[in-house]
Amino acid sequence: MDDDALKLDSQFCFAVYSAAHAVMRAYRPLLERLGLTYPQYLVMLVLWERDGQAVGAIADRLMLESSTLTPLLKRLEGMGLATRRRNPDNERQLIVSLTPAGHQLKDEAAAIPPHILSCSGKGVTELANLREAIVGIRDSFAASRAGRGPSGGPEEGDPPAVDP
Amino acid sequence: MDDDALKLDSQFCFAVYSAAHAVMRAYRPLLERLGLTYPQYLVMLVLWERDGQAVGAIADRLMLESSTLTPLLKRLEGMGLATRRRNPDNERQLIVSLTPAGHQLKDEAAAIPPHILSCSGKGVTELANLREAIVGIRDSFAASRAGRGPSGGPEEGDPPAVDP
DNA sequence: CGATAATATATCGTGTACGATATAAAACGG
DNA sequence: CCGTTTTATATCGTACACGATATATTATCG
Repeated sequence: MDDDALKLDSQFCFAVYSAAHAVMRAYRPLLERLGLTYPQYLVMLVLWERDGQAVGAIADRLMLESSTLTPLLKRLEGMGLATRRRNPDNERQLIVSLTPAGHQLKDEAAAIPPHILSCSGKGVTELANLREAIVGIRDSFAASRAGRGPSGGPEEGDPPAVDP
Repeated sequence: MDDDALKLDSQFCFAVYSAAHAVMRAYRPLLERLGLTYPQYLVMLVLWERDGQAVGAIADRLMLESSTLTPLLKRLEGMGLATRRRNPDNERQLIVSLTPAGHQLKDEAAAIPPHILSCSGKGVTELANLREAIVGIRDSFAASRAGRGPSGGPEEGDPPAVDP
């Protein structure tokens, strides 16, 4: 039968899972000098692009939950890289902004992408093409479980499947 | 300049990182019925292929550390899916074996790969091609940090690159 | 305007993940 | 045959990561 559907080596998902770990391990020694973990580095990338974003906006960008970001952002604040302040126009929102030290760290981070590129053993165009393909599948997976929240996505037709 | 090297959307590594999360989120509701997490499922895949493997062999296969697997394997044992016994021929090794319940779970797991395939929105050949490419880059990243242990990899020449 | 719903973040419990270190068993050298 | 080294797993501390839930603020509707 199609018995090898349960073979580890044929599984696309394990390839992605193990590649993600391999990537984070490659970043670790580089980020260690900046005092950052990889998820913290991703938050800094988001803030370097546009300073002063709400927690929810960062979460949407990185596809993470507030329960993951809240302690992470507190650590960035504790390191003196960012501040966390309520939005006066909407006290529900918490605006995360870079400190001068947080801004300056961008210069040191500039050395990281070329180093990572060399670790990949591929060229920029090849990586970009592969990135496109991965993002496409990622979004398919994400869409396959759309409509989790009460407000839901507007494009689903599954409500009767929840057996009431 | 090459300023967009620090742009999140151009980063290959974030694509892999976020895709890994998307994949695990897709597995979660399916694995919930089996009472497994995704890493636990991966260990079961390894054991379904060959029963009775040492912790180190499982770790090599999944590219994880013993500090990750030890508590995970204890949970599998606690669920009655596996046993953990010292190898009489080498008391350092801990052999993990499936219980009857662990074997039977494979039948229920057979429904998972087709479901995941449909979540991907792609065909099998397309997924297989992408898998090959991802595995290639993953192994490049893994090789780029070979020689961490004292026994070291025989093929490195980087020491002077660390700016002394 | 007041009850209710929706939104935004925080808290809690569980389960990975890793590096550093500890422990114990085997292999090795003199 | 005993000290040293290597191997194999376990322990510890830190940091994600998520679902479920709590809390506080804003929006909405009657």
